[in-house]
Amino acid sequence: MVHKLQTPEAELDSRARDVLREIILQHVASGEAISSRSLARCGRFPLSPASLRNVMADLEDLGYLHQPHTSAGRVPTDRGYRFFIEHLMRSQHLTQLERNQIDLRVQTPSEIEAVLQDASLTLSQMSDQIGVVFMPTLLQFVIRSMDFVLIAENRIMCVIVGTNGVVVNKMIEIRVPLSREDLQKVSRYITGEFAGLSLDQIRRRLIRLTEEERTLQDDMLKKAIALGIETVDDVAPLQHELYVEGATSILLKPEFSDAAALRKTFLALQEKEKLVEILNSCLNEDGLQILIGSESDFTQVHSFSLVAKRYGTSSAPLGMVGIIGPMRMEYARVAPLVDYLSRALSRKIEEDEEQH
Amino acid sequence: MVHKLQTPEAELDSRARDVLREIILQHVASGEAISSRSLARCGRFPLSPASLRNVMADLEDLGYLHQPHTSAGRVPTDRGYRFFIEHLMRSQHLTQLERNQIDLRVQTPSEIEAVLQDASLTLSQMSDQIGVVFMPTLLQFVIRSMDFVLIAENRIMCVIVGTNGVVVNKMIEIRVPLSREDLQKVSRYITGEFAGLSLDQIRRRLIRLTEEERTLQDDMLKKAIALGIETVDDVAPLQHELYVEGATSILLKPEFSDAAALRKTFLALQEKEKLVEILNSCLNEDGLQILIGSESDFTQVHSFSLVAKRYGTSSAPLGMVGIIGPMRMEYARVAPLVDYLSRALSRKIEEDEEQH
DNA sequence: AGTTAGCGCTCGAGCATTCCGAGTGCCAGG
DNA sequence: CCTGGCACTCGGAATGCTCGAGCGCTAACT
Repeated sequence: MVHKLQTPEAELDSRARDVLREIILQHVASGEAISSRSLARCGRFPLSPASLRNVMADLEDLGYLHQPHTSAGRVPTDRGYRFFIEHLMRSQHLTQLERNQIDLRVQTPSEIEAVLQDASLTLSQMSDQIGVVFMPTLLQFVIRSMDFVLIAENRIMCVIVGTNGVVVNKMIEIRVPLSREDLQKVSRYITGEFAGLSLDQIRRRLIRLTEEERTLQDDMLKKAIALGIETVDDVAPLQHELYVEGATSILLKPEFSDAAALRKTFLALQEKEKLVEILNSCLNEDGLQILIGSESDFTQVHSFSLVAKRYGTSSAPLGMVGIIGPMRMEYARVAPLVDYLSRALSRKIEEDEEQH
Repeated sequence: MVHKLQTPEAELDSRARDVLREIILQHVASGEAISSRSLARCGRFPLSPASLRNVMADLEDLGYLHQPHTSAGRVPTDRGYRFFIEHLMRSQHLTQLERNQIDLRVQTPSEIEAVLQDASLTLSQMSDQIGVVFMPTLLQFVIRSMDFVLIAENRIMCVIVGTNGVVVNKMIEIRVPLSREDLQKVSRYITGEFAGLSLDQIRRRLIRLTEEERTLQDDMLKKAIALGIETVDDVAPLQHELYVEGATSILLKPEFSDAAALRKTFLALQEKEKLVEILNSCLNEDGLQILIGSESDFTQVHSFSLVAKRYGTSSAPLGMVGIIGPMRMEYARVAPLVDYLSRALSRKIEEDEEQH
């Protein structure tokens, strides 16, 4: 039998495939190492434990399974999961109810922060894993309008709407008081002048304007420019936003029955830089990304997996949504979930955009 | 010696007090049970371990100390901590640097959510415990202005400023499109008409208006009323906001070296209702509140303590700020910290208010 | 009267030992 | 090629042991 299995991995024996699939399913369900007996018991194989042991031994030789210690059952390796996902998994489509639920939550009108945070929470709640949503820099953010609201004598709130319907707001402290009417004028001026440009471009133009028109007398214009620069500078350093929700959902999973693992994991989740790095690097890829265990620095240490997908319009990707959890997760369920949520978010953004 | 100690607890022997204080200091620092020898070794007492043992036995009889098992040192009880806080503690005042740091962070202009969340984070970081900030219902929120910003054809953002400078914003979906100019009119109308009233009052007035003026023809007015009701209804159910930050800071404390304790604690923190309940009940009290271990339902189970104080103006309390951590915490440091942060927040709010 | 040294006691942590059962690998027979 | 049987291995739980930290008590000392 061994000689058959030495052909490329896509050519795994059909029985070996079935065994691998069953082992993964059982292990995902129980978290325990799977023995030949429990495979035989499940009834899906007309074979004795001894025969299954042979198959399992082969699968181990090929690196799909691993034996924690001599007298233990087998556990899938990263490679085993990888093969499972690529060749054996039967995606469980979401129910209509679930899809409605997601749509409803995504459609709720709110500012971008709230929407993304809620998306991350949705992912967590529906998968019982950790939900992650990432939005990289806003510098390429193309604006549709910019409004200023008077909050107090020396304080205003700036509400920026992007062409993709995304809303960002920022509080700004000013030295020279501006009246409500002034603000409306500034707002009209900036929106009229700069709609359709990215924050990056706007910043550069504004700076050029200050230099050119330093001598200019138009007071209104001066105020508008100063306010514009301040706003853009304030919003832009909002380099990226990362929402991680539902970390407590992993508390009850058996792999965290010891305190050291828990601590390490929570501390790692707190260090968002690493996570940002990975998500950033996935941003170029189009489809569903699945990183298993050793396949990335972050997931390696904790034998975690990341299932993520880009969202945003095809022309302008906005960020990533994903789920993080132990390698042992229900990929068949998680993958469609992430996929659908990404689509729902993208759809919402496109709709917002169409309403120009 | 025992008979002396039977007088009320404020009358504890001066030596007994010193011993109790030293035990608490050492236990807070180390987390271990304190033995008579380690007390003798610290040099603060010209006594042998045997004598100290006598004192400790007395303190135990009186309920200030507890012996986990026969041949172990002593650990302070809730009652011990309580006595310490009320009679023995020497508050460590914050350094100028620390005070500046707090002021700086509190003063940063932003919407209320961001300010409170950051306050909670500040508490956590400066105490290495869990920071908590609570703001109860907004129904009593007295508004100064209400502005509407056009986001998309059927979507607007409402920015409400309270008389206390607090800013709340909310996205609203509308059926009938309104122009930018319409919105400004509505904004002017509502602000003019309702400034100085609480959301609660405004809601009632608006509803009465719809009833009275159903037959009215003024289109603008109708729109304004509809929008107003929608906004108030949308904001008001925001019953209360609770920010809990820095839960990971307790991960490394020795009392959480076992997974069960960690799980329980995190799950308890996630259930915010209990916490809200306690904080709500503290809202009537004026000064610094300290709840130790069994003194409240929440802190009891996990042998935690809560140090909290009200913030807001004296006439209108806004909410609570506080720190949660293991009973074994540096009260002498935590108490002034909570106190100062509460004052800083209140001061900021008052300043905002003065700028009318 | 208060303090101290000494002694015996208790209890928990740490270590080695044992036992048990689960599970494998391999072989020989169907 | 499958399977029953058997020997083997290993980890986990239970047991027993020692050791030392720390206490309480008492008797002697100042």
